[in-house]
Amino acid sequence: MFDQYKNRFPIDEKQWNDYISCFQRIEVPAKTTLLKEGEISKKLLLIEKGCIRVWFNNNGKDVTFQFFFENNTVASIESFIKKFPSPVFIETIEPSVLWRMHKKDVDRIMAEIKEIPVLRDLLINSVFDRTFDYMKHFLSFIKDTPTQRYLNLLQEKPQIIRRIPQHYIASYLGITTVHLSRIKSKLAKEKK
Amino acid sequence: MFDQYKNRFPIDEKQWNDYISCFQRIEVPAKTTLLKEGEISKKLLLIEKGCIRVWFNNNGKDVTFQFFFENNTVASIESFIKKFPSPVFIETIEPSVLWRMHKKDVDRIMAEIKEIPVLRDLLINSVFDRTFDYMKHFLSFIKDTPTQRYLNLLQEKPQIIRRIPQHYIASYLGITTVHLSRIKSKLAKEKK
DNA sequence: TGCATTTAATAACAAATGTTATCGCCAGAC
DNA sequence: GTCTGGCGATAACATTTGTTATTAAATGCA
Repeated sequence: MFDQYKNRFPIDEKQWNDYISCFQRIEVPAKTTLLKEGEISKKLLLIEKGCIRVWFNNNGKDVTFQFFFENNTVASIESFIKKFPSPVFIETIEPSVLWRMHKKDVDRIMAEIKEIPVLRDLLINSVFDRTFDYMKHFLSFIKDTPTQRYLNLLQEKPQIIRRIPQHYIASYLGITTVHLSRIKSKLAKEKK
Repeated sequence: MFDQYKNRFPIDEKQWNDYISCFQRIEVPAKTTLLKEGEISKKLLLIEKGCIRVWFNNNGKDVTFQFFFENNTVASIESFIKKFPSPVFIETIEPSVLWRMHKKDVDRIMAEIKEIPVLRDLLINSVFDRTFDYMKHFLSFIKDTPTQRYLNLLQEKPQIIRRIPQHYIASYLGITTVHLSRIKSKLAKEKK
């Protein structure tokens, strides 16, 4: 799992082994809740196999707002960083193999790598990138119709369409399952 | 303009004067374009007085997606950081007094303050905060109705409602001016 | 295998939102 | 002052999207 990353970072063997030994491997079935709303997130997750969705309860309605796949790291980021009660649930969609690291180890490693300029910039850039990602997704809600959002998703994140049940995709796009179904059938007709 | 910030940062007088001398004061009338779509953003703006909107052209439609007021800093952040052509226009709404700093000075100061742990963490946190802000705004598009979004805005950012022309607010909320007008009149009726 | 559960498609109707057009108000230009 | 253009409200109608209910197909499990 970790060898693929090994040579990307300018740290020595000993430090590397120290870091990866903080991860604990777990296997969980589909639909396993990994973090509940209201809990304070104390673990960072890295996905080896499977997928995860982040969702929250909006007046009884299940609203999904992010998906994560192999090699993604997952946490309720606000809760993890600021120690707030998590506003969201985190749950597996497929049976998954995950690596878990406790917050105290993450904090220690973060503090250490902040002293290494290359890694520090990498960290800052990754936060910027996540910000840009949100901006982009957000913009598409202002400027695009649901049909266009679906087409964007199909083009930019096809594995979401392939692997995720449709009712989760619908709430991710901000529409109902019925409407998503209509969009798909309309697109299929136009193609003919 | 800058004295209010002076004692917040652990840097000496000389450095402080060096930093603020990089700002150049300009006065511009309402509806002045400060950055055009397609240009590469080379200046950071700080608002002393007035307000600014960031918008883009979506197939001929003017879509506003951010507002900035006194003491905010403004840039097309993707363009400024990554040197991409800006996807957005930046333009004043009211006659404004602005302070402008060239990117090369910003970069130099950023590089310097990254070596000062307190400021470095401040920088990283401010990027996190901006990310959280986007997440929050984005979530409200998935979970809330336009009416609820308008009420949120009224409560959380009342100066947007007070100072910004309604058609900009409408596109910021992702609806038409007609619909925003309907929402307002419906709310006024319910209040009675 | 067969049964229960989940998932997706569709129809009929309701509600929300967009489009286009018109009117009136008001601030700024002259 | 008067005129003009920008702004906001409203109406009538069109379109999109949601709601509820039904059915069928796919999937997981005993």
